Amino acid sequence: MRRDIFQAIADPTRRAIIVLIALQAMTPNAIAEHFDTTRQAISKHLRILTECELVKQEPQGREIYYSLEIEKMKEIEKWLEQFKKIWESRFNQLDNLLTTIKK
Amino acid sequence: MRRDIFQAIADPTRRAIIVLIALQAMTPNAIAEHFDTTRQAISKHLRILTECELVKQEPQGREIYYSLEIEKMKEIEKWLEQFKKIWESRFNQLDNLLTTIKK
DNA sequence: AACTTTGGAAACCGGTTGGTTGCATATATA
DNA sequence: TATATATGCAACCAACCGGTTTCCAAAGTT
Repeated sequence: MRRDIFQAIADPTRRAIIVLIALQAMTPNAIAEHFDTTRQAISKHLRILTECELVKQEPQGREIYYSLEIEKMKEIEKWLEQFKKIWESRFNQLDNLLTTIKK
Repeated sequence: MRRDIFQAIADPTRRAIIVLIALQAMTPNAIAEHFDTTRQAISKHLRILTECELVKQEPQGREIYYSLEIEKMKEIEKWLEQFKKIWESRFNQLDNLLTTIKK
């Protein structure tokens, strides 16, 4: 039951759902139409995405609109930052090397 | 057996390994010392990381040094970019709104 | 009130995962 | 050459995952 965002985006169907609802909220049925699977399977994916707060629900009559919690996506970005520092510094090292050779 | 980078980083132990070897190459034994698990378990994680080319090996005598393929990490960054556009544009929308209110 | 639509929950199933234990191989070292 | 060290691989196992089928509840529609 331990959900975290990295486990949530590990599944390709869930990543596709995230992309799908990033720009506009959608109902489970509407989402399921985009995949070759049952509505119930999509419902399970939505539950996992909801559990780790990547997705929020907005009930509207008997329909429920799901949309992306875009702020939560920044957690991935945050984890990546430590590596960005490394690859940027490697660029700098390469840059320094090239400057030295030039001289 | 289909490995992809998102599945690779889904496991917390593997994420910790990635961080550990990001700055300096390490042998499986040295890596295993940092975790409360067997060397063989770490070996399996390293195999998965190697399979999806997140990690590269450098044999040196009877030891094998593992280090991070930092370029591969950019694939995650690449996938995140589509959302970065969204959260930046939301910032802009908020910005526009604030400007309008100010007027 | 009876029917339809929307969506969640439970039970089940086969495949995968992460771990352990035991073994094999290759490289040092005595 | 015999021994110790470093590592990978195979077999096994309990837990988990993603999917299906079945069922139930709530909200519209007739």
